[in-house]
Amino acid sequence: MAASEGLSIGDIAARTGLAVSAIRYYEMQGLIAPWRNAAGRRRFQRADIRRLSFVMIAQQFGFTLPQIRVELDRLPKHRAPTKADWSRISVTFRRGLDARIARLEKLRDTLDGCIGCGCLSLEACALYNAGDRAAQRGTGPRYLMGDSPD
Amino acid sequence: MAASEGLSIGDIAARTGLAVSAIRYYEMQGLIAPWRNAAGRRRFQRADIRRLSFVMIAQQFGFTLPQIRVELDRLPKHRAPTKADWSRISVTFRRGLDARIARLEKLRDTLDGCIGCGCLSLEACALYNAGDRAAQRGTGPRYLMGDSPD
DNA sequence: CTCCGACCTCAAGTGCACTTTAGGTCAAGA
DNA sequence: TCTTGACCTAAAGTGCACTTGAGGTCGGAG
Repeated sequence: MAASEGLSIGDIAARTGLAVSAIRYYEMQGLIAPWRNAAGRRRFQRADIRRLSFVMIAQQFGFTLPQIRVELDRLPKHRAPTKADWSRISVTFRRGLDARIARLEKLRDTLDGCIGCGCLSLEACALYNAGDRAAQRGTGPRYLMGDSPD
Repeated sequence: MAASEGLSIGDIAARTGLAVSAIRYYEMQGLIAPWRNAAGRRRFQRADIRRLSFVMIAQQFGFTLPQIRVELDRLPKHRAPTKADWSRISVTFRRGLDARIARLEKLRDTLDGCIGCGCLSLEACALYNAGDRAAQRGTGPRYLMGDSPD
């Protein structure tokens, strides 16, 4: 250790709680860009820990890795988000979060209006359109419901 | 058509908006149990349309197919949910929904408290524990971040 | 009688976010 | 010297919810 400059992938894993394989995967996805030492091993800067913690937080907010990458790409490769970056990015997070909450609340209200009904009717039931299906992932056909005459 | 009793898979697809392949997949997952006519083709009852609309709604509420199957298994195979079933099940939905909303709101409040901070510190930052990681799918290691399945 | 379209099965592909496996390098400690 | 352990790559596997494709059956219209 301390052989070359920087931290090993094991150090980073220990400090972030991420699996080593996950860290390598994040490199493949362009979220971090460690350099290599003479022996071909990854070397990380301390700032990479913050980049990775940013990744973990953003995932909690429901962002995909490509989306997170977009945010990180606005910063120099080896820099972590500063306070100013963080404030800016927080606004994006906050907006996405508000939208998700709003969708769920709409769904809940619709459900409340439907509890006594139980129709489950494709033509009439409001539940088909209340959802946050867009928030769900999936490969399938997004030809949403809510359009099919009897 | 009208050859044998019941509806064809194409009829069901047209009436629900689901893809034929999806309906076959749901049969494999035990969500519906069409019978076969002399030619080996699937025949559906009208009640199956309601079972399928129930599936679609439950998916909007974030339930997985196995979870939906548990609910449907409480009903006779070919019956659709009645008003009484629906009221009972709605309570389950409502609880899951409330939990999801609560998690997101907690996350939002934590974010608000963190916007000016920008520490992203693994030891100190409250954001690491505020999340609703359970609401995200994924195969990975669910260690950190407090989550409890629905 | 031939062709089309709706249906059938089984197998493999998709996208995300990873993990697991197999096989290999290399430096330090017993 | 041998072994251990951290690291490396490339490829394949995982789980969900499906779709797509290949290859085949069948009934009815032209």
